[in-house]
Amino acid sequence: MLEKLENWRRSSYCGEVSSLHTGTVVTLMGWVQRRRDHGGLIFVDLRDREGIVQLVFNPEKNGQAHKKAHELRSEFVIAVKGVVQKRPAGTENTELKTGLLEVAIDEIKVLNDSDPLPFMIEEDTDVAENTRLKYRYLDLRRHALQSKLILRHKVAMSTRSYLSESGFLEIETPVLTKSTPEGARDFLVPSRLTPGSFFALPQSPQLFKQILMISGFDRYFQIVRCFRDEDLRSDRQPEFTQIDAEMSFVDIDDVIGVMEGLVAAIFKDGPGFELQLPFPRLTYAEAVGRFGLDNPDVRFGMELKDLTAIASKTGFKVFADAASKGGVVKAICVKHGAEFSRKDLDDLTAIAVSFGAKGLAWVKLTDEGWQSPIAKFLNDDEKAAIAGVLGAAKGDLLLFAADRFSIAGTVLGRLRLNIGARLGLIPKQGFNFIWVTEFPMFDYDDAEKRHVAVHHPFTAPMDEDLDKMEKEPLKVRAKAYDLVLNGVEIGGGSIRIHRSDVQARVFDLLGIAKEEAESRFGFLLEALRFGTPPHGGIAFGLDRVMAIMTGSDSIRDVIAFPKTQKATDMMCDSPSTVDQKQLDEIFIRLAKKAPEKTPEKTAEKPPEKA
RNA sequence: GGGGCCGUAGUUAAGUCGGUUAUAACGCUGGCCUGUCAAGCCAGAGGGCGCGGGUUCGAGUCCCGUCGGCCCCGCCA
Repeated sequence: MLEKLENWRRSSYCGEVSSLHTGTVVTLMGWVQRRRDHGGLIFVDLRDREGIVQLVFNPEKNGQAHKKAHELRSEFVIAVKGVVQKRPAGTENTELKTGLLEVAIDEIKVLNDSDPLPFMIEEDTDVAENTRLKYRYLDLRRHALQSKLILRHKVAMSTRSYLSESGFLEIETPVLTKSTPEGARDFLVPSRLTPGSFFALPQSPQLFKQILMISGFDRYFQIVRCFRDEDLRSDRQPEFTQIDAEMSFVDIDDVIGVMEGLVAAIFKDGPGFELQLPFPRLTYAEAVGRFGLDNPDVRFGMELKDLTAIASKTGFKVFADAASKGGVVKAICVKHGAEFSRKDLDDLTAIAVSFGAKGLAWVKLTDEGWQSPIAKFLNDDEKAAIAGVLGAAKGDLLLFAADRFSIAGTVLGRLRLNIGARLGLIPKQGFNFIWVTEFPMFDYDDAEKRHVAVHHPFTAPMDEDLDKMEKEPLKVRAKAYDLVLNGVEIGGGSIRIHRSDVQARVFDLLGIAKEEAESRFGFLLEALRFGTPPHGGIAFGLDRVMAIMTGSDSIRDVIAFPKTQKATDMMCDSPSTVDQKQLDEIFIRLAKKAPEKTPEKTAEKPPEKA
């Protein structure tokens, strides 16, 4: 028999019952975590957002309440009134924040019951993720997930407070906007009032925030949802949240300075972690040279060394060929890696191949000298020179990549991470920040046979490289910067182009025709002509920041309602088909009928309560 | 587009060389039980093995296809 709340009101959260309440009557509301029914005494763990407290129902003290408690089941929603008391000596529970106390219940109202759950609400759950995603509201009852979202709230509050105090204005930008070339695939929204035309959901508010600078708002920020219709990863969702900011009359160091302050603020206000400022910086060239990747994890060594000069003169054809074709020969030294088994080396080779290597040359430095398939191609001087550059000693393993600069870097960079993790070289705790600066402006896309922007087409070139743009575009560095946390890119930004002539030159170089630039970005090009201040900014991936801050393996853990790898929502079963009438209204005709969805299971309902 | 791992009661798992009626724990239901906190003890219900084909006297086990989840490559300015 369910009861009404009526005039009962909560006096305290369960998790906040403390010794200050001892001897007083409290009113608590929450979910039954567990009932321990001794026939006589009944213990109930009552749970709410803030924690758990033990309730005691004593038949001799209050028969009515005790009788009701007997009927309680997991996840029933109840309200209770009772006196907070110290637990009898020897029955304290040190696992629980409230474990020295309990509430002796005089009155109870059962506000709602619950069917048996598809899975138990437990901290250390081993339930399959698809089941948890289908019943996301139940998974979210777990303290582990609640605390992550609560921390996310604190970080958002801290962001608003810090940026507001630093003169930034929170201004909203459209969600229905314009599709632009370059970048990720857009999510499209058909326009009913302009038949045949489409809005795009923003990949980021990039153009709008630049326009806001042109309008003179000086400093803007937004905690904003962004959309990219690309394949998912554990750190990529089709809709994700950025802390987006832009400021006027600044150069690189100004943006970096203010944003370091923001990062320090959110780590202090969130997990209470004091960060040391300023963060170290690495140029892009250093990062890819020493670590192979532009998001270097600098928490451990095993850095890449260049052996091109030595290797090019050896009799090993793979090395010599790579060098003569303009590529490089690089290597890493795995300390004590000579113990790796044949299978370990096969695994590493498979990883190398997956990142584009043709193979993986290795050397074990053993008591008998160089144990390696390539040892016979190298003379003693060459071996000594290689070992010297790598600082290699007996017992070490050397891994070589001979390829184009970017592939050799990626291969060794990834191997380095894999081996670092395998050998436990990467600290489990702590936050390591590093700025990566001086990115190249352009990259050459072999498939499309044209230059593409490394950051985005609105990024300003470094002043001293401006003249190289047409002659040596690949040597032009950009005023772009990324913030890397524990080897993960958590944010990136740039100083923007504020002159329409420079912007036109960049579009030109990217092979964006004048007409296309006009139709896609015409409003920006025009705006740039009406007095645009120098400006620049940054965007942080809030989901990634939160995932690292909370030690989560996936950003799904810090998003209340995330999507699966196929970009579906298992709880509300989106996306879904729509009525023909809805399609007619937006002038959409399906090219072919979508395949029928076959239900995964028929018996998906939890068991009926007996 | 591609590679890998996975799918058996509500949940997590076991299931040998293809062979009677598919096994366990937790959960659930009922009973007993006054200091438990993963309460305990006793009894019970519950699935036909993601789905569809095929091979076979016989398929959870083998084959083909398909659906779904996760990790990764490509993709993600």
